[in-house]
Amino acid sequence: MSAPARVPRGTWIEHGLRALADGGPDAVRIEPLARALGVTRGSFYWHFADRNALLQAMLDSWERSTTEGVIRLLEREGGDAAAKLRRLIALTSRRVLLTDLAIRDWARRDNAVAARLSRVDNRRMEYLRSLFNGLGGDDGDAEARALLTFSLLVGNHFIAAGHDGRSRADVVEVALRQLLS
Amino acid sequence: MSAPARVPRGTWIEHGLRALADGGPDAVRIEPLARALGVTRGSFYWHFADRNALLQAMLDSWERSTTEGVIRLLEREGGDAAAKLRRLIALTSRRVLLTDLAIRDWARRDNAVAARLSRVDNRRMEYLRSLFNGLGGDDGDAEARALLTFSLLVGNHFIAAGHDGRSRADVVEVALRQLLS
Amino acid sequence: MSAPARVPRGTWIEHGLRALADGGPDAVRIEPLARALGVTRGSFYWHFADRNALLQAMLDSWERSTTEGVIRLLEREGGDAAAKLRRLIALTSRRVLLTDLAIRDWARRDNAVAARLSRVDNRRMEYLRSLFNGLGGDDGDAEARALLTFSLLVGNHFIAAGHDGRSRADVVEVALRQLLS
Amino acid sequence: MSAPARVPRGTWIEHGLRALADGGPDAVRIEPLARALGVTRGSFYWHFADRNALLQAMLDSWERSTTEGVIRLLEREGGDAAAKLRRLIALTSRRVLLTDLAIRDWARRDNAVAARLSRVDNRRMEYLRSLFNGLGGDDGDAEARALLTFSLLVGNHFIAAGHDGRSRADVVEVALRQLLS
DNA sequence: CATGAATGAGCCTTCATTCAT
DNA sequence: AATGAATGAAGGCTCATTCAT
Repeated sequence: MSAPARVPRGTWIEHGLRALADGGPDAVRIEPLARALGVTRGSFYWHFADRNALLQAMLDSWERSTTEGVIRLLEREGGDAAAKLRRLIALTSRRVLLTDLAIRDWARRDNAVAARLSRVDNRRMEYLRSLFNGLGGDDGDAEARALLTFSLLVGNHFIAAGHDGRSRADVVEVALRQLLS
Repeated sequence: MSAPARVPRGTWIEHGLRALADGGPDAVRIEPLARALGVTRGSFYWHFADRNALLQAMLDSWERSTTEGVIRLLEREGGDAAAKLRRLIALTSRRVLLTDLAIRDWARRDNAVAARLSRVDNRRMEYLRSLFNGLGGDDGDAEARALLTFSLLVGNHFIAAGHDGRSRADVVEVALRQLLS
Repeated sequence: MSAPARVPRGTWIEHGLRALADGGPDAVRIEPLARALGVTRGSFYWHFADRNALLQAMLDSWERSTTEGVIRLLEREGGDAAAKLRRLIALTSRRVLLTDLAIRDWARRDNAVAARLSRVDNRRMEYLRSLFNGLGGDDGDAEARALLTFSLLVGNHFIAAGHDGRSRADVVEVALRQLLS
Repeated sequence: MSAPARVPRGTWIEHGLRALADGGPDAVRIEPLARALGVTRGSFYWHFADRNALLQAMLDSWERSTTEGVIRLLEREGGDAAAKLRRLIALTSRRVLLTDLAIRDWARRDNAVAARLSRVDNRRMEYLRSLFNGLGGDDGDAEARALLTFSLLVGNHFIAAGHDGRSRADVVEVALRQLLS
């Protein structure tokens, strides 16, 4: 009837990450994934030893793409620190952030995930620090700004409040200017 | 054999919130809760119509205690805006924040929870805004600082990176001073 | 708020019979009955030793009212056999029949109920037989007519078919005339 | 340890109908069925989406076999109307009738079942009507006889009374002769 | 006459996993 | 690379029943 439904390993990982972003690690369930992909549970076990193997593969994929991948993109187009920061905010799409948040949440309950997240966050902070270091002020200042920027990046998608008539984008822009001044 | 342990409604809510903080909404399961409380599954249904009724009661309790409750505490001891902010950071304990984060995560998948969270975040931003409004600068500045503070509050417990030899507390203190200057 | 909700024994029996008529013996459940009566499960056990005691009381009540009760009513108004039969059909209301059918159904799975039903049906056949015996024809004829009448009484509410434009009442009236001729 | 017993879909339906005949729809429970079939609860869900899907499949099976199936059987052997009616009475075995009665009972509480039953009863009445139409008398007579026959068919297994020394079969035979005269 | 709070059994359902084909 | 058919664990829900008050 429909296409033969040969589902390669990568597709399971993609759909797994989507499920993770949408519903957290508990929502990464083989049965629903299989149903969504139009194959039976059993076929999953051709690609992965068990559910945990899928989760690990998902984390591998996320870790690779979310550090070096992003940094390469930002550096490729050049510009000053301010330009790069604005591009970073723009680049942090809803989907990327949802995955990120889900993993952050997950890390609170799983030490191995926490270790990966720590690796990733350190790589990101290192990059932010390098941006602020060129702007004058002492090292402590640069570190504080890097943390505030990172917090803003997360908080921006995370905080549910409105701003008294201002748009979130405007408030974020003012905040960025404060950080860069 | 021994007298059946009477478990009041509030205890279910407390333990439910603990489970929520530890493992997200999916981890709020009646069977394990009952086991932990030393009663049987069935007795749960004396106090709550079903699992969802417990979840709602948990959210009610969280909503009440986490807005007016906290603000009352901060105002009771007085001091200037800086003092109150420092106390707010100190007050945001690990347990409180874990519950908060879990609900933030949950809100992404459940509209009713998102609505509650929005109510709560707005009440909190309103309070932060009122603190910064007394410090000079225009309204836009105050709003940006309020958002940065809120982001910091969340990011502080959320970001897994280290700081090149500095302690997180030190970096946060420098960031706070920047926000208040 | 509402009335004090003192529920006498008879009310449980009444509501039990209604539940039986509506959903069979499995639908006679204490919890829903209690909810419907606005009292708690526990109060049931003041009146009855257990669920089975209620079922027995319900059967007692049905047995008493459905034989001598009906016959007394039919005889009180007199008339010939035809008149009494027509009144019997009219008297066999939907509610009465639903209870009757539920008990018939129940009897198939429970010997004690079957024994009661047998007692009741025999008492009813005995009465029908006495009506037809006065109409001429031999005893075998009377017996066959009594069985057909009884079958009709049951089948009338039991058979879901239509009659090609005729009303059920008309078809039943023709059938009755055939039986009486 | 032994090879898991493979239970095809049809077997679940058969056993489901048996349970229905014995105890009504409430007695069609997956756990006991599974136990009786020597498999685990879970395997049921390979064949059916849920309990309701089994109930529907049972009704489908009953509807198909109980109308056209029976009529084909009666017509195959030919003979006059009287012969066919006698064979119909003989064919209406205890097991068939128990299923039928259980469904009749069920129909009183479930509209979808009532609709099916109505379809089935109409198909059966249509057949009975066609038998009596060849025997003379007007259409109204034929309709009344068809209803009496159908009632007798049901009442025969349904009425718990004895017949004063006569056997039920004898009484039924006299009744049939009255209907055919 | 009844409430409040349990226990325990029984069932429905969802999954991860296994394994023969 | 995947299907078909299971197992078994886990959890949600509904009740009959018990018992102290």
